[in-house]
Amino acid sequence: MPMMRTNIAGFTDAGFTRKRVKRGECVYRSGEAFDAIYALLTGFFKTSVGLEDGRGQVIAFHMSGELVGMDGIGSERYTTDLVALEDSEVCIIPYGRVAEAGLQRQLHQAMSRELVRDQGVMMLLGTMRAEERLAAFLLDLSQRFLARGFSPCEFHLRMKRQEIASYIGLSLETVSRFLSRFQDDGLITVQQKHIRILDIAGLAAVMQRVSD
Amino acid sequence: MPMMRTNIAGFTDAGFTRKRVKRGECVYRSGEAFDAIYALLTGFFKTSVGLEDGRGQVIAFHMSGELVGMDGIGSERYTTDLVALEDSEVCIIPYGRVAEAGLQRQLHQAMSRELVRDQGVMMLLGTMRAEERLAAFLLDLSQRFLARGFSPCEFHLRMKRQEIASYIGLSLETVSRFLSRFQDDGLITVQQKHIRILDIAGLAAVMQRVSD
DNA sequence: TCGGCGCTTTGACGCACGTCAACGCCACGG
DNA sequence: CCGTGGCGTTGACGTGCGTCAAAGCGCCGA
Repeated sequence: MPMMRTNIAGFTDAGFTRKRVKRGECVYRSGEAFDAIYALLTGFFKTSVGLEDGRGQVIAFHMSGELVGMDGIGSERYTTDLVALEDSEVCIIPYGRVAEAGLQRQLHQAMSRELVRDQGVMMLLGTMRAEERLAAFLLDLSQRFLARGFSPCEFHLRMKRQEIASYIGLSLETVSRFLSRFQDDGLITVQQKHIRILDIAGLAAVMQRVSD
Repeated sequence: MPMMRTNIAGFTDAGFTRKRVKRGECVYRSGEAFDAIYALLTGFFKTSVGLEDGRGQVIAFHMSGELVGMDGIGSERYTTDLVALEDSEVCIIPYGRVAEAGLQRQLHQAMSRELVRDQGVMMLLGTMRAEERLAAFLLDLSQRFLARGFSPCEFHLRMKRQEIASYIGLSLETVSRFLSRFQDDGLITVQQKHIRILDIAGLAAVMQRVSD
C-alpha cells in the first residue's frame, strides 16, 4: 500500500460512525457549531469559504485518507463548507473523543501537514503565473492519485473549470485556455473532465520557466 | 487585558527556557530538524518559504503572543524560516513536553487558528485586487496592535515594502503606489515606516468595492 | 427525436498591475 | 563635509490575464 498523504488508520480503526454523502451534499457548513472532525474514507470533496460580499473561493480539494474540519477547533465553529464532489463516505470523529482514543499525535500531524499544504497554495497564488499554477495543480492531483494507487497519468477531474479556477486564483476562461494550450503542446490530452498526462517532465518544466 | 490572537499563557507559565533574538536573526530555518515550537514573547517576526528555483515568499508576520513552528510537526523538519524583524524574545517549547505539560488543547487551538488565518490569506491572494489587499493588510495589522493594547491607528511598520509586497502577492512598486494613493485619499498618512490611519471605515470600504 | 440548460471553449478587447528606469531620501562612515 | 548604498517613490510602458460575448458540446427530460 503506498504512503498516504494523511494517515487516518488510527481514526478509522477506532469504531467511529460512518456516513454516506451524496454528490453535491454538504458535510458541514461555515458557521455551524463544531463538534467533530471527519476522516474521508472514499470520494472527492472541496472545501470553500465565503466572503461577506458574496465572493467565495475554493480553498482545497480533498481525497480519501485525509482528515478535515480542524478549522473549527479554534472558534468552536466551522469556518468553511465541506462539499462532496461525488458520492462519498466519511467517518465522524467527535472532537472530545480524540484524546480518549489517544489520537492526538496523529491529529497534530494532520494539522501540521495541512499548514504546510497551505504554504504551498500561498506560494502558488502569490508567485506563480497562470500556466505555472495550472501545471502545479495537475501535478499535485497526479501525485495524490498515485499515492492512492491510481494512475498518475490518467484521471477524471471531479470538479468543474470554475472550481479549479477559483482554487488557483484565475478566471475559468484562463483555465480552459491553458488546458487547451497544454494539449496543443503535447503535454496532456483533455476531453471534458478526462485528463491524460503525456509528458510529466514537460509539465514540471512549465513551472521552472521564469518569464525569460 | 484584551483578547489575544493566540493564547500562549499556558506555554509561557510552564517554565520553558527563553531566548533573545536580535533583529535579522533566524530562530529556525527550513530543512532543520524540528524539535520545538516557539511562543513569541516580545517583538516582531516574519516566516518565509523558498521555492527550489530561488523564488521565495513571506507567508506570515507574527507578533507577541503567537505560537509558531508547528509546520515542523508533520515531517519532523521545519518547512519555513522564522526571522526576527526587530530585537525580540521567544520561549522554546520542546515538542515532546507539550503532552506532559497538558498543553495539547491549546496547541490544537493555535494550529486551528493558524489554519483559519491561512484561509484568509488565500482569499486575499486569490480574489482581491491590489488596493483591497493592501487595505486588508493594514486593517489586519491595526486589529492585531489593538488586541495587544497598542494604538490601532498609529504604528510602525517593522517590515520593508518588499516584504509587504511578497506577503500580499504584489510588486513593491504597487505597494508603494497604493500607500501613496491611500494618503492622497485621506485614508492614512505615511512617512517611511510610520503609518497613521485616519479613516478606518474608509479603509474598510475599499475592500467592499467590487469592480463596478 | 428534439429542445433546453449547464458547462466549456474560443476570440476580441481592455485594463490592472508588473517591469524597467530614474530620482529622492536617509543613515552611515570616512 | 560629502560619498555610498539601501530603501522608497514616481513615471512610462508593455503585457498577462480578466471580461464580455458568442458559439460548441454533452446530457436530460418531454
